[in-house]
Amino acid sequence: MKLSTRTRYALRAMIELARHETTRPLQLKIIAERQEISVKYLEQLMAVLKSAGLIKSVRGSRGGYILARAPNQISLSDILRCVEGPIATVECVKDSNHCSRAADCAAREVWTRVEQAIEEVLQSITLQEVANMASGRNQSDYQI
Amino acid sequence: MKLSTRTRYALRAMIELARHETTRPLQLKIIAERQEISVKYLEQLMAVLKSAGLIKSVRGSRGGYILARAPNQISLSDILRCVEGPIATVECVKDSNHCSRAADCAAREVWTRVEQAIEEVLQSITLQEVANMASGRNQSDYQI
DNA sequence: ATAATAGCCTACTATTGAAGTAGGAATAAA
DNA sequence: TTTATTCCTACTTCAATAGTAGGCTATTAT
Repeated sequence: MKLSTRTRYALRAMIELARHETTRPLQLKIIAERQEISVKYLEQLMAVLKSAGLIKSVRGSRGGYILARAPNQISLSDILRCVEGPIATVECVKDSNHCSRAADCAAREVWTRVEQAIEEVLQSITLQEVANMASGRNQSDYQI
Repeated sequence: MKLSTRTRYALRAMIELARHETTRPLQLKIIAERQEISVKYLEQLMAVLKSAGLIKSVRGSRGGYILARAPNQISLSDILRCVEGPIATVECVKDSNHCSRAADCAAREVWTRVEQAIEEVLQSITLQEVANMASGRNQSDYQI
């Protein structure tokens, strides 16, 4: 029940992008530096976020990344789902014909309920809110 | 974000115990058989459940396990916490002085919220409810 | 043009934790 | 005393996470 660094890093990278409200893309290198994440590792995560349609990239010199949608149009659930995979607490919640035991079915019902509850929370929180949460820093910090 | 078999097995074992409403203990062997869990593996899980005070054991011949409390006094949270460890979505939620970055603190705040939401759901569901959920089986099934 | 800057792609490695196995000691009932 | 059961500890296997590495490709600045 612990989140992987993938997810944590991804969120932190997204927060950086959300706070970088300019028309110019933000370089991976900078994100990695600020968040103390391995550049090469973050590269891979950004690829996932990109293919999920959450961010866009600009190649070449002065390139970088920008959010594909407004921060208030991106939920925690969006981020989690693409990096962490489906929020399946248990296999059989997705695979219907998985269990053959009565007690297990009770379990299945429970996990489904739990999963839905988690999903609801994650969907209710937007990147916008997150970015505004701890506002110890303002955007002008990183005018290049 | 996927639950381990530890947790799933533990819940299933607890369901068995909850349904076995007699004064007599239920043998691990039987639980393992019904739930198709490795006896040796389940042994270890039961040890954890026991040291967490959720179940009691009776040693020796005709021994076995019984719930330490009434099923309606045991929550999913109780079971999860002892088998899966704390429901800490992220390390720094527990360790206060862990992050030194602003964006990270925003993340921390989010994960705390998510964690609390999950915790609420888990606490709201009792073993009693779970045991009654899929009632394809009744207790008399296993009168020895 | 060319150099520099950045993202893109793919493969490899190390570490960790989950999942399961194994064997025997301790305990209690028959 | 035999049998049934929990208890304890150590080992093994497997898969996923986390991270490293190196070269390729696209774009901008000079």
